[in-house]
This record gives sequence, structure tokens and C-alpha cells, in this order.
Amino acid sequence: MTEKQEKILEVALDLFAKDGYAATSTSKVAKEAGVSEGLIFRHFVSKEGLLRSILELGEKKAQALFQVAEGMEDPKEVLRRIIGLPFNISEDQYAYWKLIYSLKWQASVYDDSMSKPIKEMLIPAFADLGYSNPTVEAETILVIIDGLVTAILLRDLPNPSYIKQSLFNKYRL
Amino acid sequence: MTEKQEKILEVALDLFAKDGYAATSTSKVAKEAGVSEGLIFRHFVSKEGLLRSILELGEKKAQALFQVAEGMEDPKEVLRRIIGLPFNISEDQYAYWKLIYSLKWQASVYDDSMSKPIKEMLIPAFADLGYSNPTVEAETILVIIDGLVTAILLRDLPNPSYIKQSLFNKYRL
DNA sequence: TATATTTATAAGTGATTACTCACTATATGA
DNA sequence: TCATATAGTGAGTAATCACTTATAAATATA
Repeated sequence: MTEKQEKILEVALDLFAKDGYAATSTSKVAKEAGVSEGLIFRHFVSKEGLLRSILELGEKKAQALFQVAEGMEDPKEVLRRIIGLPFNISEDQYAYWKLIYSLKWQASVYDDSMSKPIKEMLIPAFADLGYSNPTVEAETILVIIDGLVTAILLRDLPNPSYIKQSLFNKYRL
Repeated sequence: MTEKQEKILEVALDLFAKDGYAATSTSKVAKEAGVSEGLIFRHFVSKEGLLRSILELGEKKAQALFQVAEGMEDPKEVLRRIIGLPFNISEDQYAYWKLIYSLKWQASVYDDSMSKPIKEMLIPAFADLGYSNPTVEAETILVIIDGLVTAILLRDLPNPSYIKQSLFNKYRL
């Protein structure tokens, strides 16, 4: 991976996240990255190929997040850590998550593969706690997480720690 | 409002919601609506003007939703109705809400004016119920509503009535 | 019916789109 | 040192973009 290649990925991620994938032209990416437009196609074949490379790279960096409750035995601790996930997104990953969330709305590319591992930790946790319908409880948490991520990325959630505490109270955590 | 004018609005809403505003060309709207491309600009001045007309029209139709808890005296009933809102979006308004939610992610056009009236019903309701921090509780509900709407529009929420019940339980409604 | 106004079309406009191609510069390895 | 591969450029390409304009058809008003 050369310097210019990395610069293209970095600039494209920022522009895709800020202005949207469709609204960002390859010429703008090239200009802002300080490279010739042809280089984008040399390295990434197409605009869509550039997007795919960005998503692959971001997924690798984000994988650590999903192991946050791995191997935990206390179900309450599992819930606390999973509900806490949206509050722990570091700011240098905002662009990646903004892109992920904005792409959900374009076309029918909805991909719930990322929520799957989390759901599979939630269900046994709720079962352990004696909830009568652990699957529904897990889906509810996933819905809330989506709302939290949206709020954090889009409008700087006003009282993050209070909201987290409010949710902990509802689940007696 | 002529027939062709209405057809343009209808087709444009569907395409903007399905493929995204930036990814939808005026020529495609015209072709699908069965009108000349020039007519779009005669009636709506610009592509952005077309978008504005769509949003204005949709807002009028959606206004009824926000009055669902107007004049209610029982705070629990207020909460029940507001949390129930996402489950009551009729399918013929899906396109409008998909467009609204997808536009949130493009540029910095985040507009929380629509959530304001709801927030102002939530705060006194939570105060009535003796919650120690009604504002935070209201914000939490808004976050959850955003998550619910996203899930309903994007992936046909699997167990909507169960999830609604799950939330009602958490708030003892 | 005559005239004005509005609705609609078709064929344009220059600018921009994603992408290609011929070419050069630089690095690597035998 | 020479050959090969990779990195990078800059000027193209046809197609499409949002938008304009001239003109015709339909409708309303007198």
C-alpha cells in the first residue's frame, strides 16, 4: 500500500461520509487527494471498487468493537458492554460509521451481518436473566443501538452518559 | 396541480426514496413519469425545488401523526401513543419517511424541528410520572423512536408488536 | 370567436460524469 | 546494468448531468 493509495482511501472515506457516495465524484476525490484521477482506477478498478476497499479496511478496524463482550460470564456485564458500544466509538471512526449508516438507505444493500454476532451474545444473556422472550429483547436492544449510533453521529447526542444510565436503569443493570 | 405535476411528484418521491436523491437524475424521473424533462423545470424550477415540493407535501400529510397525543391528560397514555408512533406509519408513507431519513445523512441538513413537538409532550409526561430527569428520558425516547423507524423502514422489523410490548414493559405502561 | 395564459414538448446547452489509454518515472531483482 | 514490473500522469472518451429555449398545444377569459 503506497502513500498515495492510502491518501485516496482516506480522502474518499471522508467525502463519501460527508457528502454521500453518489454525490462524490472521482475527480473530486483525486483533486483533494492530490493525485491524478487515473490512479484511482489503476488501484481500485472502479468507483465501486474504491468503496469496497474502504469498507473492507473499516471493517477490519471495527472488528475489535464486536469482541467487547466476548467470553463474559456475567449476563448483566454483557448487556452493559453491548449497550455501551455506541458510546465508545472513537471519533476517528466517525466517518466510517457515517458511511455505513448512510449506505443503508441507498438501494437495497441492507446488511445485517454486522449485527448478527451481537445478537448472538444478547440472546443467551437475556435467557440467563430469565427474560421470557430473549430473542425479542435482543432485537429491541439492536433497535436501540441503531438509534444511539444515529444520534451520536448525526447530532452529538446532548447527554450521552445520562442516556446510557437511563437505559441501564430500564434493564436494571 | 395538474395530473402530470402530481405524477412527477409521485415518481420522484419513489425514486429519491429508493435510489437516493443524488443518484436519481431528472431525466429518469421524467421518463418514468411519462413527461418531458423540461416540464419538471417549468413546474419546480430546479431539481432541488422538486425535492422541496416533495418534502412540503409529505410534511402536510404527516402532520396528523404528531397530534396523536395532543390534549391527553394521562401521562402513561401519552407515552404509549408516542412510542407507538413508528408502528402506525402507513405503508403508503414509507417512501416519504425513507427519503427523510436518508437525507439526514447527506450534507449537514440535520433537522430536528420535527422531533421538537414530540419532545415537548414527552418532558411533562415524564415529569408527571415522577422521573428525576424528564429531559433525558425524553431524549432517550426520541433515540428509540429513530431506531424503531429505521428498523421498520429498512428491514421489516420481525416482531413489531412484541418489541412494542417489550418497550411498554420497560416503562411500566 | 378572438386573445391571452398556461401546459407541455423536443431539441438543444455547456459542464461534469466514470472511466480509458498512451505514456513516463521509479523501484526491484537477476 | 539491464529488464521487468509497478506507480503515476494527463489528456483524452462517450455518456449523462441539470438546465434552457423556442415553439406548439391546450385551456381559460373576454
